[in-house]
Amino acid sequence: MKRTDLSTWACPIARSLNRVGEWWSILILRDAMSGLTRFDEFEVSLGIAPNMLTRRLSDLVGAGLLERVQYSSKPPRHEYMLTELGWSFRPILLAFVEWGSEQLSPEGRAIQLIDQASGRPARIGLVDLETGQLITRESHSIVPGPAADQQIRQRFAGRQSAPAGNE
Amino acid sequence: MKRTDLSTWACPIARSLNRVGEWWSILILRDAMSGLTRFDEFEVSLGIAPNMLTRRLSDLVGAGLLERVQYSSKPPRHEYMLTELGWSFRPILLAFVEWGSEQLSPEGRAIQLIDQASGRPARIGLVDLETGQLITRESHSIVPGPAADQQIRQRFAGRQSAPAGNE
DNA sequence: GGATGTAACTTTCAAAATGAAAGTAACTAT
DNA sequence: ATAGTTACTTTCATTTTGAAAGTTACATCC
Repeated sequence: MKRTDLSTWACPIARSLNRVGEWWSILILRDAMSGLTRFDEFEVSLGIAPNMLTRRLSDLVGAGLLERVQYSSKPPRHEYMLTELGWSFRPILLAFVEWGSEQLSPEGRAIQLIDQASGRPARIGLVDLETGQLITRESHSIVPGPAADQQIRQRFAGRQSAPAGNE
Repeated sequence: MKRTDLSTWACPIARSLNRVGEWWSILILRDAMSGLTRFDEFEVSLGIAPNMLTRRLSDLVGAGLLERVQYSSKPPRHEYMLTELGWSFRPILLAFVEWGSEQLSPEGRAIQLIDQASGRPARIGLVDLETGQLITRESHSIVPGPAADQQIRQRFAGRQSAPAGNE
């Protein structure tokens, strides 16, 4: 009756959720990327109970997304800094911002991405890094990669591509 | 002691997590986008207990991401189809694929995105839809939008931008 | 036509996670 | 000496997750 362990799955989505799939994790990362580093800052910002915050911060440190750094020794004090891995999570966060703003915020945008150079609002989208083309349901498909395991290969056997509508 | 209700938060990330933040939801959406529609298909694919699957599917239907459609009436049978809102979640899923593949899969890619036209592997990234420029930590920042509430405005007061390192 | 099979669940109940409240430790400031 | 700050830990109730078994409504095989 343990929680299902996703760490052994080959699927990159499952692997991701294994690290940040807990209830508060993504919100903590959001705050970390907006500059918060201290226990109390997260606590106030999120309205999370301190015991929960302790657990989530420890998990994120264990997952390698945050680092616990001492910034004072006289009174021993620590802060939580994003690691490189932590920062690399940012595109997912921005994808959430885009979806939540576009699809779930009928009253308008609560936050906005702006281009540093022009200062103008930026809307984001996924593109093919090589061709520069926008990724759409029709233009791309998902196939097994070189490190696909048995289960993933089976999942795609006899199927053309991911967004198969009716077969 | 109820689970914190994120639905009233103005933050688009919190709004998103309110819909898909549950343990299995994103994995179910993954399967739905790879063509699965039936209860048993999800059950086998995920190894999820049927009672959990019932709850998650119901929640996703309630959240407007899936639709429960009857495909047979003699024996009443239903399938779960992605709605437009459900399909609009796809960029987030792809962002997870990219992160999970790039950062959490040292053994290589288990799945791969390919360009439909060329058939070649595609790597994805976030771009500014207007300028076509890749979104980086340095090139863009997050600011309050028109529908920002008090809390969000406060969060940004006295701060330049989101990825502020040290202040 | 009785037995078995299939799809889609529901029920029951134990274990684990979440959350509220209060308490603790090590200082610092007044 | 008293109060305040930061960063927690402990305790315990409520919720959620998960395993196993049972249910409903048919379809098919012999």
